[in-house]
Amino acid sequence: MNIGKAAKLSNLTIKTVRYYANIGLVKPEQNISSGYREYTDEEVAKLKFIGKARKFDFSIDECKELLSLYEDKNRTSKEVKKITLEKISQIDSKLNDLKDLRNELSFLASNCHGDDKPNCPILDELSKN
Amino acid sequence: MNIGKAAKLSNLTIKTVRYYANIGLVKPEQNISSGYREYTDEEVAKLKFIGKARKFDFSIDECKELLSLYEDKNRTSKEVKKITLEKISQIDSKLNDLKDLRNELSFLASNCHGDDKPNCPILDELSKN
DNA sequence: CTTTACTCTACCCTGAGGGGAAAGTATATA
DNA sequence: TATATACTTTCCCCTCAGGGTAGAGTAAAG
Repeated sequence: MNIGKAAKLSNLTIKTVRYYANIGLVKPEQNISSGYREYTDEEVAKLKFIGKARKFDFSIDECKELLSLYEDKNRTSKEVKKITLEKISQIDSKLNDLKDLRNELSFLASNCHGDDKPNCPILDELSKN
Repeated sequence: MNIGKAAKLSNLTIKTVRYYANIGLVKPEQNISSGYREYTDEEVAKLKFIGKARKFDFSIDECKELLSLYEDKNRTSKEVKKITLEKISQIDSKLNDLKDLRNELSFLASNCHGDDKPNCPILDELSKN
């Protein structure tokens, strides 16, 4: 099938699918005379796989790794779990940073009257040495 | 003072300070004969202000807005609080997304034995239609 | 045969700078 | 004074994961 159908079936944009072909992530055959990319069902399955992994916040490089594990029938579940646990700990540290940030900002906001006077503890904090 | 000292005092890199000059965020005078940027204490204060705001996850555009409020002695605290509350709600929605993601991933990981066998619920989930 | 739909490559754009080259300027030392 | 070292300048390419558009070619439908 052509790229439009492959994109539709995998719920990705054509741009994204073409990008994955260019970086060698999912590289379909190209029709010699027309130059059109021709996707197989298996390649569409890989595109779907990548789409899901991307939603789980895996980077393209991590997707590449997961994809090669997915294709390797002899891989161990240990390898996959390791990548997943690393991703979870990345998410945890981002969560902590964001929580700290939220606390500081909401502390500032709660101290600010938010009225028509110029006095503003938020700007005061940002101006502090 | 020159850019090196300004960068040091504001805890920013020279690249960053130069970038802020280029985009017109903090634009110092430039010595005509040498071409060197010459920073005043007030400009360094602005750089510090921006550095803090950036740590609070404000974008460059938001910093620009905050900076103009900071410079406007007639601004109301209402305006500043509004921006801050918007930022907090942005952070909240990012927090929710990340929490959902974490839950799904940790559910997958907990169902994966992580042993030397190829069977892996994580890849199964990613391959699902 | 023409219109419409689809696809191709090639180029520039995003945010917030980082890295490095080549050249000019300022300061410290011999 | 000459040189060595430190500092600064502009310019260009790079990041990440594609998005947008242009111009041209191809396929399918009427």
